[in-house]
Amino acid sequence: MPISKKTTTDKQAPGRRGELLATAAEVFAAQGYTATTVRRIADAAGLLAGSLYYHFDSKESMLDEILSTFLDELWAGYDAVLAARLGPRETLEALVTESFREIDRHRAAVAIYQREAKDLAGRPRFGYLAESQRKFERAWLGTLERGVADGTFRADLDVRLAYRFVRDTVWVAASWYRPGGAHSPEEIARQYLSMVLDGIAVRT
Amino acid sequence: MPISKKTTTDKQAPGRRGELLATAAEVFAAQGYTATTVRRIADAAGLLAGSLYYHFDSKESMLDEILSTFLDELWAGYDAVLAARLGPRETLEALVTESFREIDRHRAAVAIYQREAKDLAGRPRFGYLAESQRKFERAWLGTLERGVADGTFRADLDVRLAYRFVRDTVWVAASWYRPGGAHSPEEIARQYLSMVLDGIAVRT
Amino acid sequence: MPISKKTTTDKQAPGRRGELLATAAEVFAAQGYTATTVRRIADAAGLLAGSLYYHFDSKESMLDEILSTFLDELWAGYDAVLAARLGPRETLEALVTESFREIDRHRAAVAIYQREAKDLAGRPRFGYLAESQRKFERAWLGTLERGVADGTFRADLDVRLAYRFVRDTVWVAASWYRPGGAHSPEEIARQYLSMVLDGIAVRT
Amino acid sequence: MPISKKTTTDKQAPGRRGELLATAAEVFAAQGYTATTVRRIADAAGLLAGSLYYHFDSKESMLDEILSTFLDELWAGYDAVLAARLGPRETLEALVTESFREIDRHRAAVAIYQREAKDLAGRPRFGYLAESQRKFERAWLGTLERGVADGTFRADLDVRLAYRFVRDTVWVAASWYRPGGAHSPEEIARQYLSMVLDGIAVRT
DNA sequence: AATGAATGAGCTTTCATTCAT
DNA sequence: CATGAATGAAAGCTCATTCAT
Repeated sequence: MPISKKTTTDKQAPGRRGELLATAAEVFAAQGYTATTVRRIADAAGLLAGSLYYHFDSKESMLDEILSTFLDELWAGYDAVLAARLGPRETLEALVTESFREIDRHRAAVAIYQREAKDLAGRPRFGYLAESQRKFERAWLGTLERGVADGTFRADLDVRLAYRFVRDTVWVAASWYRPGGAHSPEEIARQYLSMVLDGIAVRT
Repeated sequence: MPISKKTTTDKQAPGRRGELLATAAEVFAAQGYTATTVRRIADAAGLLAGSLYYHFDSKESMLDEILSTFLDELWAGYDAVLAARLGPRETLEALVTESFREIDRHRAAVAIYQREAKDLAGRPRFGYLAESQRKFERAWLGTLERGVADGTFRADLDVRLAYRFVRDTVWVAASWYRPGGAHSPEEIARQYLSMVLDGIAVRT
Repeated sequence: MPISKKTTTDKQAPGRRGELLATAAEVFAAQGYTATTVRRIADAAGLLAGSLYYHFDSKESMLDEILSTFLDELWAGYDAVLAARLGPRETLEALVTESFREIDRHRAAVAIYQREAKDLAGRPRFGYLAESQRKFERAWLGTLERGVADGTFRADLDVRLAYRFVRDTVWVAASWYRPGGAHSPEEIARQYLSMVLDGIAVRT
Repeated sequence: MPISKKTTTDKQAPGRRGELLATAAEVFAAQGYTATTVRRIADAAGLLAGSLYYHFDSKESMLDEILSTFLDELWAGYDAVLAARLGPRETLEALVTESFREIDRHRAAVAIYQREAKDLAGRPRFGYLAESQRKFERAWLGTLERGVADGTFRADLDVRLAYRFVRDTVWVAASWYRPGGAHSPEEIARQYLSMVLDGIAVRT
C-alpha cells in the first residue's frame, strides 16, 4: 500500500476538495442523498455547512462529482476488459472481478449509485447515468448472448433475466461489503462466479 | 376476495384508507421515502395534503403501516413453508417461489423495504424490521446449512456469501419487476432457481 | 368611495392574496426589493415567513404580480387616451393626468418600478418590462414629434431629451407623492403641465 | 489635472484604493448597493473578495467614501455658485449647469445617491446625506422664492412643487446619461434650462 | 497586497403538521 | 371528510467578514 495520510476514504481526488467529496460520499451512502443534510456532511468533515459552498456549488454538484468520478473509473476498467476481446466466459469473469474491485475502491459511490441512479437518470444534469446504464446493458447482455451462441452458457434461460440476475447480484454487494474485511475483492469475485456459473447445488 | 374498484395497486386494505396507503406506497417506491412529500401523495390521491391527517397520524405511520402489513403477509407465507419441514432444496424452492409471489402482490412495499429498511431498522418504531431480518437470516441460512450438511448444496462455498447471494438475487427483482408483465411470478421463480441451483454455464 | 374594510393599500386584488400583495408592495417600495426580506413582509402582514409560500411561489413572483398588475392597469388607461386620437397637446395633457392618477392608485408599484425596472428588464420573466418601456417611448415620443410637426411644441429642442425630461419629471413624483395629501392627482397634473408646457419663468 | 492611467472611471482618488472605489461605484450604480455582492466588486476589480478588506473596512465604508467624496465636490461647486450672489435666474442656470457637470464627472456616484439616499439618510453614519438634502433644499428653494419675489419666476406656481420639479428634472438625468455621449454637460444643461424656464410649448 | 479557506449570521424556501370551518 | 390557511422547524444556500500564510 502506498504511503498516504488518508485513512477514511476511497476517493482519490487530491486536496481539500477530494477529502470533502469522500466524506460526502460516505454520508450519502449511509443515509441516502435526500435524507442527508448539508450540515451533516459539514459536521462529518469538521467545518460549517456554509463553508462547503466555498468548494462546491451545491449539494447536487457534490453528488454529481462523486458519481461521475466513479463512473469514469468504472468505464476505464470495463473498457479495458472489453477491448481485450476474450471469450464470453473469460469476459464475464473479468467484468465481475473488475466490478468487485470497483466496489472495493468506491464502495460509497457504488452504494449511492444503487440507491439513487433510477430517480436521478431522468434529470438532465445526470443524463450520463442513463447513458452508462445503456452501455452497461450492452456490455453484459452482449457477453451473455455471445456465450449462449457459442455454447458456453445455457440456451434454456431467458437471457434478459440472466442479465438482471448477474448485474444485480454483483452490485448489491456494495450494500454489505466493507473494504478491509475477511475477503479480498478477488476472492469474493471467485465465489460469486462459482455460484453464478455452476450453481450452488451439488452436481448429480 | 372482496369486491373492489381498485385496479392499480397491490394493497388489500379496504376503503379509503387502503386506497390512500396504496397510493402512498407507490409514491414512496418511486421516489424514496424521504424524498416523497406528503403533498405529492395527496396530489396522487386527489386531495389536499392536510386532509391526509384525517386518515393517518403522520407520514411515518403510513410507512409503518405499509411495511408492517407487507411483512405480516410475507411471514404468513414463509412460516407456512417452514412449517412443512421439507428437504433443503424443496424448502429453498418454496421460499423463492413464495418470495416472488410477494413481490407480485406487494411490489411497492418490497421496493420500499429494500431501499429504506437498513436506515429504519434502528428506530424503535421499526424494531420489527430488525427482528424480521434476523428471522429471515435464520430461515435462509438454516436452509442452506442443512443443505450443505446433507450434501444437497456444495460444501466448498462460503455459506454466508451464498446466503447474501440468494437473498439479494431474489429481492432485487422488486426494483424492475412489473406485475402483469411477460412472466408470472412462478415462472420467474423457476428461472431464478435454475440459475441459482445449477448456474448459467453449460455443464461439461 | 365604495364601502371597504381595506385601509392600508392601493391594490384592488381581492382576498388574502390581494392584501398580501399590497403589503409586499409597500415594503418593497420602502426598502427596495433586494433589501426587503420575506420575513419583513410577513411581519408587516401578520403571519410567518413560511406562510407566504402558501400564497406565492417565491419572493420574485410577488414582485412579478405587483408589477404586471400595475402595468396592465396603466396600459388600459394609456390605451384609452391614445385611442381617443386627440391633438398632441391634449394627448400630452391626458397622458400626464392619467399618469398622476396611476401614481395615486399604485404609488407603491410605481416606486418599485422606478427603482428596479432597469435591472429587472433583462431577466426573461420580466421581459414585459422592456416591452412596456418600448411602448412607453413610442407613445410619448410620438406625441411630442406630432406636436413639433404641427407647431404645437417648440422645434428647437432635442425631442429625445424632451421625452426623457417629461417622462422622468412625471414618474419621479412617485418617490415623494403621498395619497391623500394636500393635492389631488389632477391638481398636481395641472401644475406639472403648466411648468412643462410654459416654463417657470415669467413671459417677457 | 494629475497624470492618470485611468480611463474608465470618474473617481479621482489616486492609486489602487481609488481604482477600487471607482469599480465599486460602477457596480453599485448598475445593480444597487444591497444587490451588489462584495464578490462582484472583487471580480470586476480582478482580485478576491477577501482582499478588498485590506483596502476597506467594509462594504458600507466603500459606499460611504463614494458618496461623501462626491458630495464634497458637489458642494464645492454649489458653494462657489451661491457665493457669487447672482440674480435668481442666473443662479438657477449656474446651479443646473454645475449639476450636469457633476453628473458628467461622477455619474456612478450620482446614480447611487439617487437610488439609496432616502434609505441611507436615517443611519447615523450617513447623517451627512440628510444634511446635504437640507442644504440642497435651502439653495434651490431659496433661489426660486427670490425669483418669485422679484418677478423673475411665475407667482402662480406652488413653489415646493416647482422645487421638486426642477430638482428631479436635473438629477434623474444620471440614470440615462453616459459620459462621452452626443451632448456635453453644458449642452444638456442649456436644453434643460430652456424647457424648465420657457416650457416646451410654442408661445402664442 | 493578495490568496485560500473558513466563519456565522441570516436569507429564501420547503415541509410535516395543525386546526377552524 | 375535506379545505384553506397557517405554523414552526429545518433545509440549502448566500454573503460580509476574518485571518493565517
